[in-house]
Amino acid sequence: MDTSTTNGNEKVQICSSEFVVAVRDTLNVIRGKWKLPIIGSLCYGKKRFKDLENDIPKITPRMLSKELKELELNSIVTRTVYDTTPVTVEYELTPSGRKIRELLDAMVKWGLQHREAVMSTE
Amino acid sequence: MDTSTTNGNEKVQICSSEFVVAVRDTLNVIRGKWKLPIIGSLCYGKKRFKDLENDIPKITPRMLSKELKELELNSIVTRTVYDTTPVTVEYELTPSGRKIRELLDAMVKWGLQHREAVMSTE
DNA sequence: CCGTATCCGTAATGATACTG
DNA sequence: CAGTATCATTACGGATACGG
Repeated sequence: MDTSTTNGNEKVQICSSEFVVAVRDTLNVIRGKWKLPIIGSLCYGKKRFKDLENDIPKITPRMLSKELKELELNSIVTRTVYDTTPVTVEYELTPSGRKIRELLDAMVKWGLQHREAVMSTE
Repeated sequence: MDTSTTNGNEKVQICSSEFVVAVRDTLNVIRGKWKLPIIGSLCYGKKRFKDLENDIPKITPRMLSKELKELELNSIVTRTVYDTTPVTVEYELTPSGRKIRELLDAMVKWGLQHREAVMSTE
């Protein structure tokens, strides 16, 4: 569906398959109940496993571990082990990971707008 | 929507619950395998049930129906029934629904950036 | 045309206990 | 501290058939 409803300025076809793929990529990366909370927490700097557990209410170590692994695989976070006793592990956003912030902002923006819109019609 | 981690000792953040809630709202709305494809298709104008089925490869009527109901409940689409025989039903994005487009654009943008970033390091 | 009803398999998440 | 292992449960989505 390569529709292009060209209005004045360009920038239109969401449905061009290249864009569809990009959206799918993005969704795959942030998929799961805890990915965005984790990223959100890491927006404020490096965190250790325990810090993340404390920051994110109700998350279990199992899920935190699992999601962090996926984020690392997807180059969203880096994991650094320091050879202390006991070991210290730090998680940090990659540059790409930090840019998800813009997406989060867009989500916050839409969420608030939408709530407002819905409220005003009820 | 700024992050400003510097408000005295208080963390003013994305994690401020108001923002967390807004993100969760947004995710709830677009959750599911077919929500964004449906919204994407409706970006190009009103569609009938059958049109959507044709536009979206592999979707079953069960899922299309289910997702449309949720989108309607969330004020993302409107459903209009015309009293013809057989009945005609049209689905259309609400203003709020149309604004999801901005979110899609942000996803496309990040997805492409990220792919680029990952490629260049391999 | 516009859906609904059932049934079923898998994937995602939770609960809890445990290890190096 | 930084995770794993195991088991139970729920959410999600596909297949198919049928109804107004």
